[in-house]
Amino acid sequence: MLTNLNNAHTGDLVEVSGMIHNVRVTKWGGFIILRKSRGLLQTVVGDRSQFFNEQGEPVAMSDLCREMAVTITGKVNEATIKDPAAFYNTLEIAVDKVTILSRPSTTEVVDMNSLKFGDEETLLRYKFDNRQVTLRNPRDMAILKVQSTIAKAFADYLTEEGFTQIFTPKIVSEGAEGGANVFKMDYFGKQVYLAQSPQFYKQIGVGVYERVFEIAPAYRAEKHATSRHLNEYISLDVEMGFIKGQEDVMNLEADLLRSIIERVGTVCDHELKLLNATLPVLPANVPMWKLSEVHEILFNEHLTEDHRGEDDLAPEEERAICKYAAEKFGSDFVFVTHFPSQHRAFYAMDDPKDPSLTLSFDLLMRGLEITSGGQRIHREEEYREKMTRRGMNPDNFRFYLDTFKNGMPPHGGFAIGLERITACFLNIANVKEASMFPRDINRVAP
RNA sequence: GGUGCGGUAGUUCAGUUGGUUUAGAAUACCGGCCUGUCACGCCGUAGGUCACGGGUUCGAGUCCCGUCCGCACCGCCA
Repeated sequence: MLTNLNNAHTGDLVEVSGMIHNVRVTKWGGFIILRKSRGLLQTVVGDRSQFFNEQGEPVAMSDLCREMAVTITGKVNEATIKDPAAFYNTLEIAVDKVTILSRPSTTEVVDMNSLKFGDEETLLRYKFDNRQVTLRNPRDMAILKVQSTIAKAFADYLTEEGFTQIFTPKIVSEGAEGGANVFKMDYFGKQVYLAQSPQFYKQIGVGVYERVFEIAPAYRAEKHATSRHLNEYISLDVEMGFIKGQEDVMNLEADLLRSIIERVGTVCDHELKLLNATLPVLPANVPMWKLSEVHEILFNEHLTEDHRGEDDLAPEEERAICKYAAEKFGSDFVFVTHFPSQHRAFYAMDDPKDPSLTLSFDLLMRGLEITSGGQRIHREEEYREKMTRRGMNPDNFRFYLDTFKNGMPPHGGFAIGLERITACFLNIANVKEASMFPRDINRVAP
């Protein structure tokens, strides 16, 4: 069976299998639109076409319906297909034979063809209630194909750069922040948690492999209901040793993203066109401001309310500074650095020039925070001192602190939210649409 | 947790100031037609406990209260 059908096969007799996405009947025959892994393939029914059911008995074309699994043999012809969902848009198959392999048990299959996208917010419920089928919509397929490509490009680039992929536990005894927004669960009578971040383990990984990354779920028990939050999301985590400062981490992330953008541009051309998406612009010098500078710029330029003195960016500011960076510097990305110490996790290294600030950064893209990162503390005593200052009991983190007790290089890292970066690449309003099966406060199925 | 908007055929929506026999349209499904369509088109059939519960009224899809659910925004975060 062919897996790579292209115009080099013009004139050949080929066999292709797929699901019937649509059937258009005319008096002279019609069209069977097959759905393949990357999109649609048009086949043309004519006088010579024959149809067979699962038992090999001849049947009529009118027996065909949507979501049947079929194998079609026929000749490849050149054609111009206008449907943007057609992955094979320069060829079609003149049908000799259609064999039904399997059929749905109802003709009223879930309608995934007439789904709307973009601002049509109210249909999200229907889409997610029937996600197992609505995923077959070519545009949903395209979103997750781009996501898959992002994850692959992430792993490939980092592997090239000497990083080792690690796999860390998601059942943990203590949350990374020691905070309240973790899911609790019973573990043979003992209370444990779902990991909200692989932070501890990826730092441990640096002591082993110098440079590590992980692609894995993270869990947040926050009762938020926004278009940018999930209670289970895929975290693209990076941690690297022997850094001279957090700039090394930021530069690596910029290079990594450049590589991902390039890969998506070449591999997912069809998906980008179908979704009408424009890839983000990442200039050689990404705009970079301290948090306090962002507050000042936005206030002085009269772009937002006065947020000076606040210890984080308001969502309004995230959108405004990104707009500002796009207009003034032609960048879809903005680094924001030096967040106040009390606002960041205990493992963030304080700025020696101003201990009230940390050597930490966020990366914003098109108005949304897609990354948090920074340099970490690498000496045990510093951890103990900072944890005690915060009212945390260092003894609860013994396995973690033992890592530093036994020696660790200066290091830092970051994490990218996979659903967020996918949604930002594709200008999708709600990150849930960039999740195969989103988990939110009211949804754990399908 | 807070604020706002919403819940009407399988789906997406319209439904005027509370009042017209049977609550409409598009789409999907089913039947028929169509010489190349591409969200194909045309004709027809069928499809509804107007989210649920209570209230006001001669009369409620429409007004009021409660509950449940959805979306957006905020706090928070990736």
